[in-house]
Amino acid sequence: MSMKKIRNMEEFSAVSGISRPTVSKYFNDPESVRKTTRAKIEKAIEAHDYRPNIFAMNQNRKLTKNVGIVVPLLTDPYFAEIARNLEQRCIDAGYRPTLFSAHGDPAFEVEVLDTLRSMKPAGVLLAPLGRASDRVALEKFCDDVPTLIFDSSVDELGLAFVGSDNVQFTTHITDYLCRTGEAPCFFEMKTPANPNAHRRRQAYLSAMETFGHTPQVISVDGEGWGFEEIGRLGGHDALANHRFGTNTILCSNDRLAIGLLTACYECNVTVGRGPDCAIRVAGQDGHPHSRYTCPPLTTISHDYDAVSKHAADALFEAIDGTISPWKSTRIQGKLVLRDSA
Amino acid sequence: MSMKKIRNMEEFSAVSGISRPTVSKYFNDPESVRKTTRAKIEKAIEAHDYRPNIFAMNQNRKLTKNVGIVVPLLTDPYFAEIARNLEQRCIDAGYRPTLFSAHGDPAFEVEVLDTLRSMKPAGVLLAPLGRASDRVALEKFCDDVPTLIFDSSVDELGLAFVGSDNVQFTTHITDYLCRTGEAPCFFEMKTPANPNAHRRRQAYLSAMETFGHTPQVISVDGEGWGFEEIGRLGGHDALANHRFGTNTILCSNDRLAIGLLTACYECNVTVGRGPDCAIRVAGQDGHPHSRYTCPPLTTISHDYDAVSKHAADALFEAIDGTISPWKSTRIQGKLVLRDSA
DNA sequence: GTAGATATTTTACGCGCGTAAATTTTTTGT
DNA sequence: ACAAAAAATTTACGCGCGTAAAATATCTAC
Repeated sequence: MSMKKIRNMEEFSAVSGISRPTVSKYFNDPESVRKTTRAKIEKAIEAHDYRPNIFAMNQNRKLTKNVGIVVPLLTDPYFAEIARNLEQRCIDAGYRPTLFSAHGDPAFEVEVLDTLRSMKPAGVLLAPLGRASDRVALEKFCDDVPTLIFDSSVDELGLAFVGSDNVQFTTHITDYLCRTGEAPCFFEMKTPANPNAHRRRQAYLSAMETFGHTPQVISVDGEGWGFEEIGRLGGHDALANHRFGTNTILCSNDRLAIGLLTACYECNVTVGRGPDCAIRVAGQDGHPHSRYTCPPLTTISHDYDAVSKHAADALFEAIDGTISPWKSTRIQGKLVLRDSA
Repeated sequence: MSMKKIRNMEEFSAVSGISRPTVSKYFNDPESVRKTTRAKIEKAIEAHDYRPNIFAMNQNRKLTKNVGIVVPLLTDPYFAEIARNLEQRCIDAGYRPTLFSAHGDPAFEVEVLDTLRSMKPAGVLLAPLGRASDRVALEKFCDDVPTLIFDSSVDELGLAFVGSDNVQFTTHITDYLCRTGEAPCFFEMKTPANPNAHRRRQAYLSAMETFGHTPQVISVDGEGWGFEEIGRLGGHDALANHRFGTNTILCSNDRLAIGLLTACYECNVTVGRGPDCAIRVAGQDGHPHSRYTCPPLTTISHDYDAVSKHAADALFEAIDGTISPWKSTRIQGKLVLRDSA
């Protein structure tokens, strides 16, 4: 402990015995100073609990250590989980992450981008809203700030794209369903929020054709990000009107499946792979909640770790000056077999 | 649109025709300048898309417009939802909210507080981790920064506390369960993460006594924030060993209840209020997901709007200089009747 | 229309730190 | 041990804005 509080870097450099420019260099990158110097500074930090004023630091630096993490909807545990993962990686790499949610609103997404711009971030990890996003605003932003797009791709935008391999997702789980029972129909939103849904539908159609089955797509109405409710209402409608042509339903995503399961419950339709079950339901995403539905949901899960690792590493490389051409990395999913299908 | 980019407030004051100190005053508080002046400035903002450098702004201001929002675990949709609500209120009130999660880790909670301190926030809305929190660190932080505690109370800490009335929650739903069937037993974690759980247990015991029934508490093992899994495992154990003395189970919170429902499903125990159902299960919290369990979960819900409004308003008042003694505000919950009980 | 109140302008300084250039010190390789 | 390389120091300036004080302009009320 110390007697008097250190007010600025000047005073700190005095008590540490190191000149201010060197101290400044240390805080910019601890590895950039000699080991003995580093030790002295760190001893002084320990003793006086000094931290430089981040506002003054960032004011003159062309590039800060700030990193923005933007997701479409933080109340969706899937995004919350991947954001948490990314946040940790940023901290470990010495950056200062700040979390933002667009709250499902394109206008808010633009506002977030504006706020972010004023933070002079070294880079941004952005999962766009998708279809509803203001394409022009996104492009302008990516021109100004090194931005890595994840989860939902917008072609050729930003530094690169990292996400899941939706085609593999759907092909793989469709294959599984075909091999273990009736071929599935496909349950989706008519106007999905992001392009992943389109890829999944296409992959379903292709897979069914490949496997020699007739595809059937049930598209339900509903706007916005309340997927469970859309799935529930659409499920009720489909069940009442016998729109499901088979006893196996592959949902475009887990949240839709969760809503459908609730509809099934409410209509007394038993779900599962047992002999006394009426239908099988499968999802896609590996949503954190999918383990706890009744029955637990069979799904194909994002590789959260791999996606976030690739995304973060790619951004850090770009920040460090490694210039590489735009590319799209798509991570394979892993089938999670549970009772629902 | 303009021809050249405005680089700083000096240049902006030139094109707007207003002196820089007045422009500075405007950005600090638009209401503090004359209406005609405000109009001129706003016209210039519109035309040149100027935004002051936030780092330079915050460097010299004793108090910024930053507000920190800290929750224990952002991957929990309950906290995500309340955080979203608070964030909106801060924006509407002209503040710049920044969202933080302690990720269930006391050490990380302290780090978040340190980060927050360096942002010189005008105020902080803090939902502490609870039992695991570093009490001393919290106190020190509250001494330095105007902090309003919400969700989970730490007595007499910060400016005030705003949260739900856990006693009313449990009393009310216990009453409901007693009036509509067998009196409930109480399903909880042995070592809960926050003090709300203790209040709920006490309220359950009191209510049962008041209503003339014998209380029965089932406490299950489990550490950390994976409540669903704790509820599921604890549920399996309790079901296998016939530890539930009644056909009605009141869970300490919804996430525990969700896990218990999964356990019931896995053990072929039918849940609901129908005549063919073996047990009734109720939760507490009004968790965003509770609508979509099977059966949909009867619960007593937080008044998200009221809690966040009270919390935000109380903080803003304190920031504006209204000094009022520490007090605790507890908002009543509303019973949400669904099929599980 | 005039005094008084209120708002704006002018002037000037400082915040805490980044950063560049020239100089001095320390380290490294042989 | 010595020259070359690397690191640290000294010196000095600037970033963009907050803010204080004094002078001036504008508004309000009667």
